[in-house]
Amino acid sequence: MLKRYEPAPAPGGAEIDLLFQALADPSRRAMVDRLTRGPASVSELAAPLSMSMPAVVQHLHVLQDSGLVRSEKVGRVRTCSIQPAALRSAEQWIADRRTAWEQSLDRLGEYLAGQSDKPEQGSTP
Amino acid sequence: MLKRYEPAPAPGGAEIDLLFQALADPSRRAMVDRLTRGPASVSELAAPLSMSMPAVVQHLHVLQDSGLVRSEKVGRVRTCSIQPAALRSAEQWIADRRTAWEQSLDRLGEYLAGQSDKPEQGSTP
DNA sequence: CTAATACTTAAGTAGGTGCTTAAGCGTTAT
DNA sequence: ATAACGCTTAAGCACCTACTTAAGTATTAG
Repeated sequence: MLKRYEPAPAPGGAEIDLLFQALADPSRRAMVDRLTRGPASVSELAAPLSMSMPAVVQHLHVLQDSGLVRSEKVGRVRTCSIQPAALRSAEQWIADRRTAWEQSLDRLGEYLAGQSDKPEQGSTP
Repeated sequence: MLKRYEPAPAPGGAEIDLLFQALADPSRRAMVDRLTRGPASVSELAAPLSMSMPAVVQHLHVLQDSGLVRSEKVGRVRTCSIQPAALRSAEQWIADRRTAWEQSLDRLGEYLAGQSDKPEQGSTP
């Protein structure tokens, strides 16, 4: 009998997990891309995607669960719009890591500067 | 006989696809997170992850294929480091969409301002 | 009314993802 | 040399994802 593995811990929370998982699919990114140009119906989102409507609806659910997209149904048409706060959350996660890396580079620079004229890898003083 | 679906078009290129797919996994994000604090060996990356080493190596391959991480083997130790340019690519993709959305909001605002003396949406005078 | 539109739900499937264990290989320590 | 270390590869399995088709539900048009 095989052991099952657990859902895995999510650094930054489960919300970030849903966000990046939503952005990981090309079709879903195309939908997000379209929605940055303004609200759209499900049919309008489906039009350029060469896939069936149910497939698009499933993608839409993923996007909604992630918080990237909201939608409201009026009459028989569902209108979708982007949720910029979610977009910014993902952006922020990456920015935080990038700046953390830059800071650790800074600390390395200070360390090397404090060490005096010890030669380093890559370039010589 | 069932029809197979195609790999799907990638808005922004296949590189972005690999990037977001790499970031979509919590374990992989944990590895990225660790690497922002400085270079690490494969064992060091594996230590906090409660999974076998081969699993970590597979994640590492995904990260390398995406361009997020580079590694070099010296002796029997492989040292991994983050590749900030890739991190910035992903960040930029999101930023581009967010600003596109903001600009379409601006255009809506100008349109409404030009249409009459109703300056904003959401609240009535 | 009926018919068309715009989704929506349900059920099923090929292929991909994320793990596992076991065995192998080059490098360093004793 | 022998053994330990650090990874690496291979094979296999459970689960998940991204689709499909078919049938169903409101809503609007004629």
